Amino acid sequence: MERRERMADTGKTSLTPRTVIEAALSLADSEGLGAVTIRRLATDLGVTPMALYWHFRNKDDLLDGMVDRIFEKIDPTVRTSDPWPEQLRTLLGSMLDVLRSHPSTAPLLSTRSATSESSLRITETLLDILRRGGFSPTEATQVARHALSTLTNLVSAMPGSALGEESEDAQRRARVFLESLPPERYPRLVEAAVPLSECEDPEGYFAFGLDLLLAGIEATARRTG
Amino acid sequence: MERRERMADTGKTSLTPRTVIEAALSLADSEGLGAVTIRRLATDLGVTPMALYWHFRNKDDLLDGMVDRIFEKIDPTVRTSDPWPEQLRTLLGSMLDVLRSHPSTAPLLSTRSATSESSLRITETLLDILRRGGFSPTEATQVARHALSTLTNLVSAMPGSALGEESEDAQRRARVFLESLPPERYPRLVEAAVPLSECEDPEGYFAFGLDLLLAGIEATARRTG
DNA sequence: ACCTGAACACCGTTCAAGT
DNA sequence: ACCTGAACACCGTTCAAGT
Repeated sequence: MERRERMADTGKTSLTPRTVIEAALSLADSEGLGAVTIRRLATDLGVTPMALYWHFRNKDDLLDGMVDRIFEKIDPTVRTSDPWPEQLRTLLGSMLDVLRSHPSTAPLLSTRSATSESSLRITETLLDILRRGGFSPTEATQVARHALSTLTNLVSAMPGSALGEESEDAQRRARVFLESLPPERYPRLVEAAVPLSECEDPEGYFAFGLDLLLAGIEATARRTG
Repeated sequence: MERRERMADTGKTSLTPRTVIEAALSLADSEGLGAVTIRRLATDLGVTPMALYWHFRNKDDLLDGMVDRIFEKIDPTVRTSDPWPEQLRTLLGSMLDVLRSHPSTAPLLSTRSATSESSLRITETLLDILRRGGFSPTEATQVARHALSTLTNLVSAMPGSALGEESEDAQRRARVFLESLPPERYPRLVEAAVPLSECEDPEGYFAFGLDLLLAGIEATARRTG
């Protein structure tokens, strides 16, 4: 109470894990994951770097917090009356939506193993759908991991996902390089110069990636189930 | 010549891009990618950090060199008389073999776009197989990217791929945590506690992962082709 | 051509101290 | 309880200088 009034007076929010994590996420969104640094974050929050160590054990702990926060944003709802492949598509689609809203944090998701309420909830649902699809616990685990890593890679490997306009420059240089390759030696690279260096249709890109992933899971389910 | 004799005398190899890259790879293999640092590498090579800047523009350039070197180790041979899915399995299998021999460098492969002779060769072959499978240039590009990222993720996300014995400790802690979860809320997580925290059968793990990937590609090919 | 020395602008983190 | 100051051991990189 007192605290909140003081905040209103000064216009400054006092530090909480939540505010730090939100700041870290928006910093990652605007300037990339590389900009998320204890010292830079402290500057943005108008505080000393060491202040953050009161709220987080270390940087790793903070990154885990970011992952947890992202999992919180995922809608875990699936229609249990739907057939399992449809439920899987719904859930993976929800995950992809959130990842696309924080593209530069995508690498964190497949690297770190989250233990928060919301992340456990998502993984539980994912595993449950796969188990009902006929996969063993071991298989379901591996399929779930594969699905998550595919989604994160889809987001972070999309040509043009890099920040800034230097990215466009890099894209153009890549295209020129590929187009200048000897076509008798590298016919496939030359003909794919454009799709290799830029993403013309993001919606199509993500739809195709998701379909490809689901096709593999369903085909494998029919084989093992 | 003179140079080589001098090297024989002192027992010291003079610095070349190649020796630096080999040192970087073996350092990554033994102590992880995080240990690959300009300064550490210089120490290992008995040289000053700035010496490396004569051979590489910057650290990024060196990492690109590592990626190129890894691509060189991949056997690009496929039997053109085989049906395309078989050729694809052969090529992806060769890639997986090499990635497994340098597990900690796997993240580099899917992140960086290599431009060396050998990496272009592999990508060209991969695209060619997929084009013959009925994919459009845009689709083939996306499938190729998906395949590469799946392989690298398979290697680096394998439970127990982390270096050192602290890794085993972390695995044990993860298992205990999952097993202690309330089974009425998280039945799937509890039953999959073991496969989620360790890899009991690496060969089976990689075989299943590769099958899953190939199943998706083949099913999608039938759909679009 | 190839390497060194000194310096700069960054990191994450610890530990004692302030309020 | 929450934050600061000073310090430590690291980074990558530039630039002038040595041989």
